[in-house]
Amino acid sequence: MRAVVQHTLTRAGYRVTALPSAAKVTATLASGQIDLAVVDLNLPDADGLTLTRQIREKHKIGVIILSGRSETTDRIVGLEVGADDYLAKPFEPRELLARIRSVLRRLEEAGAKAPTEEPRAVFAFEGWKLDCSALTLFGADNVAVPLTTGEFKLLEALVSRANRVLQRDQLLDLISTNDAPAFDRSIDVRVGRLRRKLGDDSKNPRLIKTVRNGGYIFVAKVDKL
Amino acid sequence: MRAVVQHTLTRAGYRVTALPSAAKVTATLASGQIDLAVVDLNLPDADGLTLTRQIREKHKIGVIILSGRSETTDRIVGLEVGADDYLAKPFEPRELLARIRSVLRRLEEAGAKAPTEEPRAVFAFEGWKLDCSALTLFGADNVAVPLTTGEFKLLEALVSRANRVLQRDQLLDLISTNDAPAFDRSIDVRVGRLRRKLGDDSKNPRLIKTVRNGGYIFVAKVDKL
DNA sequence: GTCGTTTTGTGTCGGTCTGTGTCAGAATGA
DNA sequence: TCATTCTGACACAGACCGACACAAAACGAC
Repeated sequence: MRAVVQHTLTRAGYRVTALPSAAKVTATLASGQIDLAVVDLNLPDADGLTLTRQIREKHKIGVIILSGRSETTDRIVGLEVGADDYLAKPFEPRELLARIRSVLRRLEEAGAKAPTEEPRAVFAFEGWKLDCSALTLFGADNVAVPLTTGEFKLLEALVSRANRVLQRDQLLDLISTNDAPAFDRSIDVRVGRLRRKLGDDSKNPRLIKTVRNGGYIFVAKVDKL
Repeated sequence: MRAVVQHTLTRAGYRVTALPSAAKVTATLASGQIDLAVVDLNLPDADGLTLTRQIREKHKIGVIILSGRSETTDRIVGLEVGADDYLAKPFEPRELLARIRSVLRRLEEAGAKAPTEEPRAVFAFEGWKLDCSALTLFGADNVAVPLTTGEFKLLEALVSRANRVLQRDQLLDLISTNDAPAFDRSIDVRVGRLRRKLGDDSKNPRLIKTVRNGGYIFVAKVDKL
């Protein structure tokens, strides 16, 4: 299968690096020369879905999943961990090529549009300042408020997506490192602890509001400094 | 099919505009409020592929093709005219949702649209102010009136479509998240609770009027701030 | 490696929100 | 006027969320 894909893409004019296992992926990606990865879910040393998620967390490249399973559920899971497309085996090489072109076209347009537009690392809201590079929250008198790593990640996820409802699983994706908690309810307690440090009353919150059956939303005017 | 898609996406929290023909698409796209188009290839007045190409030439939005044809060749052609994805009928709504999320995620990362640039939607009516970003209702003296999530969603649906009769099932689509109530009567209860908080008398309402056999209508001069 | 502290996920309880059932009043039509 | 249907009001049960306690895990110091 690997040989077929490599042959097809090489024929089409792409530079291809074929790797036999997940272990060799990270080093290759670190070179920064990769635009798109075609990941087979059936790997000898790791789960393809986990690999996909790791790739998407660290690199801004396209990911297309190849899988022997064609169930709708499998496709949905694949797309939700961050794949740009999902192709079930058996497939025609021409279709893989077409999907690769589609993804790359999008990436090129994106690259031309926003060339490494790094968002500023300091947010200001309601008298607070959140320095995302220093991982620190400053209160009213520029006094640093001690925040745990988890609380900071949650606050960063909320503030950087202010005025948008974030579901619990979305927040879990944003704040969890590699091992995800089993229950969404862990988000609730984190929000509770964060609210207390922000002086936000849960019954009448001014910063982090609860959306019943929907998740949480950060409501405040946020300035990027 | 159009109704199914509209229903699915509305339930998922998206704002959906369903159009019956290609002719009405260009005007809608010109408003600049569209992020993604789901195009059926089988249109009464035009070829879906041509429409897809036209959309992609003039707008930088996502395009997903829906088609009854599942041949590889068809998929390749669809992707080559500029679609970001191609889904063959019959399909599961969940998969359409997953693919939409995938395409939108890519578009957002491209930074083509800054979420914070969205105008803060504030409606003013009869001395009240409804801040749809802060999910808050302000009373006469700019005092925040506590509103539950469900009450707020209902009020937002009514106010943003002021002076239009909204049927109960339309309101259900607009306010319910994924799990739907079985009976339309739940709307009545919500309207009743909302009326009480707005100080509206159901026997002589000034804001939310009942349309017998029709639903409800919000009658007041609404200013967008 | 061991101990102590901090962080964090899970279980449980209670309060709040929300849909459903029921009944009474109001509107509609004959 | 009467019968029928629709809507409003209220009570209640179920679901959801916040707070707290506790255990497991991570981290730091030695």
